[in-house]
Parts: sequence; C-alpha cells; structure tokens
Amino acid sequence: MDYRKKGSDMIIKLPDFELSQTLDCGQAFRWEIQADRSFIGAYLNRPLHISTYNLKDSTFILHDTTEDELLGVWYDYFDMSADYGEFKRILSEDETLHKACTYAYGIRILRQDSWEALSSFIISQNNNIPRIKGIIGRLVEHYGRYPSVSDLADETAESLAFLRAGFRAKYLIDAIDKLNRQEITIDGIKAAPLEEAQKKLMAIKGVGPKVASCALLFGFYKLDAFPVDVWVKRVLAEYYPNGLPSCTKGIEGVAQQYLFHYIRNQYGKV
DNA sequence: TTCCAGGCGTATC
DNA sequence: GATACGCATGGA
Repeated sequence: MDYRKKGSDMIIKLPDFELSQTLDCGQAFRWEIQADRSFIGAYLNRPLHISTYNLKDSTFILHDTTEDELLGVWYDYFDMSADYGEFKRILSEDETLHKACTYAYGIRILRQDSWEALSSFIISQNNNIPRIKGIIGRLVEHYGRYPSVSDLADETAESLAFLRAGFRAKYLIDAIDKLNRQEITIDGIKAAPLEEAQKKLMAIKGVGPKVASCALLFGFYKLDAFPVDVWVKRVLAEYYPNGLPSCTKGIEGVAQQYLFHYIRNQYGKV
C-alpha cells in the first residue's frame, strides 16, 4: 500500500480493492453508498468517507484523514497488509474459484470489531440485508455510536424493542450477558483455534455454526472460517459436492467471499 | 395474501 | 444425527 497526503485527505494505492464489492457485499452493515458512488461508514465510532480516485491504478481517497489515522486504524481495517492478488492466484487453480475471484476481484475481508461483527451476525439470521442495516442503524442512532458490551449491560429483550429485531433481541441479550459475566471473552476466542473458538461462540443462544463462522471470519480475522449459508450451500451442491478444493486450505473464508458474491450474481440477486 | 430473508432452537424419531 | 417446524419483522 502506497499513500500520499493531499490537502486534508489521504490518497492510497490499494490493489485488488473495489468499494462496493467490499463495503456492500454483506460482510459489514454500516457503509452507505452516496450519490457519487463514494461510501460513508465507520469503524467503531470512527467515521470515514472513502471514494475512488482512479480505479485504473487502484487509488482511493480517504477524506479528512490523517497519516496517523490511516496507518493506525484503516490500514488494519481494510486488511492492507494482506496480498489479495496472491490469494486470487492460489484460488484460481480451481476453475469455479477462478471465475468467482475474477468476477469479484475487489473484495477484501474487513477486519471489523469483534463485538460489532458478532452482534451484527446474530441480527443477520433469517433476515435480509436492508433490514439488518435498519436494525443496526437504529442501534447506532440510539447510542450515538456502536455500543460496547458494557454499554449494553442493562438492556433487556423488552428494552431493545426499539430495534424491531424480533426474536433476535433475546439472542443479543444472551451474548451481552455471557460476555459481561466473562463466561466467554473476546480474547479467549481470539486465542483459540477455529473449531474451539466456534464452539465457544455457539454457547450463546442464537449463535449456530453459520453466525459463529461469520463472526470469526469478519470479527476475529480467522481466514480459515467458512460460513455456510443458503447461498454457499447452493455453490457446494452445484460445484463442490465432494468438498472444497485443496487450494482453499487456510483461506477458506476468502474463497467463501468470492463464491458468495459470484453465486448471488448468478441468481441475479446482487 | 403469501412468501422469503447471509439460521437457529426445539421437539421428535 | 437427521429432519420438520415456528419464529419477529417488513419488503416484494
């Protein structure tokens, strides 16, 4: 990643990146596209306005951002240290994955906050993306920022009714309680290998294999997590009845993102 | 009106 | 362990 300062903005060169593919592909729910195709969103309570500077040479503008903020926050959030070109070369050994990562060339895995990702994907179950965004938007609006687990300590399923999250409110409460009582800890999940981490998360009511995998991939940066939802089930049934190809080893989650985006487009549902 | 949405808990076998 | 079914809410 190269960067330079331009006025109050930072211009960055980040290959293998496209705004809508990464910010509007269902891995994060707080980015809103603007009329000029730029995006406004946030990492925790730190807002960002990002736009494409020149797609041909993969340059982007982080508006009103300092060098310190770029290197201290957004470098990690956009996973700038990872070489997605190399990921795509590895995965392209498989024909379907080659098509998928050619199509969805600009997806990067966002390194989101652990609690935000966990709570977002609890909300996501049996739900659609616009409504997930609506629920999270009401949560952020109510608290004036994305609330921490301790911010939420006194909430109940009833007090969260304003979210209109339906049956998922009680699942959020169970996650809040278990984290606040330290029956489960963010650090413990971070330190655990995939299978054990998934098991820990699934102790929370409303967290099954899929929600746990999404939290681990997007919120704990476990690239070997492989969330299987209705779309990925279709991919597996159609292209991989005998399991994933060996080239996905260790980066199953990256493969999943390319495949998810690809199959949704195939069905005309992007 | 009915169906469906980045699933999961529960009951039942 | 596999398989049905209900679940809050809102848009199509």
